[in-house]
Amino acid sequence: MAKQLLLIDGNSIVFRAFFAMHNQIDKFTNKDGLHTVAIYGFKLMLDHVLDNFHPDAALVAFDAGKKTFRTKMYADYKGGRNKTPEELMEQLPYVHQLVRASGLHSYELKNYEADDIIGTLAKEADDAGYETLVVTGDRDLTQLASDHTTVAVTHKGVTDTEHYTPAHVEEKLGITPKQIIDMKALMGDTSDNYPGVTKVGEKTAIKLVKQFGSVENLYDHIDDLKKSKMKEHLIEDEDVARQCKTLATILRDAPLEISLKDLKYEGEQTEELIDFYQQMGFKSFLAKMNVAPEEGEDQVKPVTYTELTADNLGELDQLSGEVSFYLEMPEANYHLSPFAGFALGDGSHWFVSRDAELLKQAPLKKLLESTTIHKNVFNAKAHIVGLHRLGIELAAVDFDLLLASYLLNTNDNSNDLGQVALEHDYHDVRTDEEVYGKGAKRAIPDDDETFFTHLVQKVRAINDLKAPLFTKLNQNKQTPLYTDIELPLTRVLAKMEITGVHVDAQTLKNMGSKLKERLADIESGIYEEAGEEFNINSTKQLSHILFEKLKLPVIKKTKTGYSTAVDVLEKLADRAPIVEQILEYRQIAKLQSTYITGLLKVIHSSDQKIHTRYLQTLTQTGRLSSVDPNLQNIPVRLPEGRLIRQAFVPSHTGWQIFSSDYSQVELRVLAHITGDKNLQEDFRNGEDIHASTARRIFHLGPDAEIDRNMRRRAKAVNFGIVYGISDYGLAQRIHVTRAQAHEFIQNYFKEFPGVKKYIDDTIAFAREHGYVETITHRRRYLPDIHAKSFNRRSFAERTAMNTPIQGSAADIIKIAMIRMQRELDQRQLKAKMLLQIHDELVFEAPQDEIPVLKKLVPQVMDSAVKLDVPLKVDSKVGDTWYDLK
DNA sequence: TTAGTCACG
DNA sequence: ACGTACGTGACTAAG
Repeated sequence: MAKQLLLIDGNSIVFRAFFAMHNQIDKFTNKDGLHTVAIYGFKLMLDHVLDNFHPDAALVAFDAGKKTFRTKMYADYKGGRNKTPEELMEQLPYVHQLVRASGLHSYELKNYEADDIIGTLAKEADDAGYETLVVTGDRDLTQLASDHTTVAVTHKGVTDTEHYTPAHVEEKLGITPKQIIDMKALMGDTSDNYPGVTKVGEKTAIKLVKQFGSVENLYDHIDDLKKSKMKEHLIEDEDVARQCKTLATILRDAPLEISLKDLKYEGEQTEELIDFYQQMGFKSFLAKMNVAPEEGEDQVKPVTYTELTADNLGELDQLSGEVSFYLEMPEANYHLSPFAGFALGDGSHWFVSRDAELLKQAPLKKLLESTTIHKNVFNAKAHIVGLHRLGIELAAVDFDLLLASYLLNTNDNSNDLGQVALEHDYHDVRTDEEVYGKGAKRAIPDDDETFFTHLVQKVRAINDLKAPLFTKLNQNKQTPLYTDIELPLTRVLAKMEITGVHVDAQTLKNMGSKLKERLADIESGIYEEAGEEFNINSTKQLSHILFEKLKLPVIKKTKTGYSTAVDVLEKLADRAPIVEQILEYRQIAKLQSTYITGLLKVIHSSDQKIHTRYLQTLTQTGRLSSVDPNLQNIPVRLPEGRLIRQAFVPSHTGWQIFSSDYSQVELRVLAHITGDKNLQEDFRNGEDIHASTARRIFHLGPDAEIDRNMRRRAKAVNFGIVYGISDYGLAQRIHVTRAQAHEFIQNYFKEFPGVKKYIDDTIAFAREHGYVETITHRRRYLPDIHAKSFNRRSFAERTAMNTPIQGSAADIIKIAMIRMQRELDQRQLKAKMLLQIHDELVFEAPQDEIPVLKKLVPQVMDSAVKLDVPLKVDSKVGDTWYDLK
């Protein structure tokens, strides 16, 4: 087998690591106050690469300084860059140390960039028959790809890379790796600060390179081009293009003092590496090597525990005041999961058992139901539901590790206690994946010692993390969010899940058999049109029929082939009758699979109800989500799908379904947080907001008629504003030209200047602080706000402005839910809250309580928070969820 | 396991 | 010039 060479672009990976993990910068400092995040990220990358690639030779190349032969020939090369942050500069010497301890060579050469070192060695390696892997954060290096050199460019974070081979370059750009140089010469490079030819961007550059092969050949045949602005620019900028080509070219013959034979990969230098990790405070890397964080300190705090049996429950008397508790339910669905065991304790004594039946016995049941003994748990909702199945009402929960951790950083939303603990730098517990395995191999260990140790470690982690997490919540001003909203909401959600919603299986079955007949009809029609039978559900087979056999025009491509999505098919509908049939087939098939068979599968046979689970610690915005099944996406928009709702019925005869929803809550939140006077005024006047927006942005008089089309467009603009608008996106959606869409947006900002200011301010806030907040201080970190990639940065900017809006709306309904449940309890109403669908609450109630709900629910919902504009709530009632009026 | 599609707010 | 609206979950095909 060919020898393998690993070449790493040191500077670019360190930069990537630093900015990719920038939001965690405070988490990574060693005891001397040195920032270590880039060093850590670099090592993550290194380990990841070495997992998959086993080099015989390895080198990390660094830039030697700012001055290079390129700056000598072009003074502005890489000019205008922000200066490297001090927090990053200080880490560079340690990266060199890490490289050495990891057994790799490092090298830098005065007057040359790391690229040139890599280019030169990759060439030497190619000639010597090596297989080379180049790892970099810089796309420019893809010009080095060859039959024996693959270039891995970091894609997201530091370990997720995209591998460029000549074939992959060809596929992505349609040119050879070498031609990337010509492309860059023409288009320039903003980050390296050289201009290229005026008005030529990537698209034009690729076109020209495909046509002429190279910059030189282009100028040899420049006369072949038709007269155009582009041609004028090309002629004008010929010197620039030729100079840029030199700048863009990575050297393959830099005067290195080293060569391949000096680069033997030595493998990890264990002693050195351990010393280094200890100096850096890298506990997780040390743990992986089975080394204690500090010499002399114990590796893992030992656990001692008592196994509980029916005979020694009396020992629990020593627990009082505060107890951490953990009930192991190995399956995600805690409505149905078996119980594998439990553990509890108070920080000094730990108890454990496999037998969940013991929980029903007095000492344990009393402890769990006690309102004076406070409980700390991981996932309170799962525990409330699980214990409810055992006839136990868990009371007095103070601390929910999962919930607190989610509020601190919505990205740390793992359901694995061990992983969550790790996020908070706690290493005395292993992850479930480590102990139980994953996938099909996942199982509770037979060995008591292994299993009990793990359970006790988990419950101890809950106990130990309580104080530090409460401190962090406090620092973030998130204590009220935790105490007054999320924790009480957990109980409300548990109650809704336990109550469940009654679904009539027979109704679904009847619909199912009708749909089945219709599907068979449509199917044969499609086969007839296609002239053959095929699997309509397979996009691959379907696109073969549409775009190859029937030769319909390709509108859009996906990563893997032709797109057959709705918007594409709609454009093709009048070209072939089969398209309409496919659209209908898709619609019916979706209903059949997801909503008929899907729902039938999850009706509990014991009570004919569906018990969803609301995920409270998942979304990045603070919304809930619903799984097993998802009851937040039951069809409503199309009349045929809407019929599904006929199966959702009250659980008692003589009861009805009652529903209230917020009207335009997100736009009202927008009016509130932007403080925009015009938008607020429109809401205070109780106007039809889309109509009044139309009046403003289309400059219509106060009495002018607003036709449906105008209102529709204004509505799209309103949505667009909330989502972070682009003229292109708006144009697509409402079928106008991009210029028109642009004008609409400009008019909007002129009419609603407060909104424009909010958008700018919010993005600035995110850049400065690395996160954005809702009205209740719910946080979302946005590391990509500093991303180099236009795409990723733009996405972060859109989410920066959308999250406070969507998230504050989520805050509002959460508060309403807590107060609503309180009202139902206090008034001892029989009515039950069943569902939350983001801006809507669904109840079931005896008929005689409906008038009460009609008054009470809107009252509670619109007074949940006090905004600068009124909240509006609409209510409906009916015999099924379908019949609401 | 991933991608494509489509259901919802 | 870039590439295109925010947040979700379930199903099917195919690697």
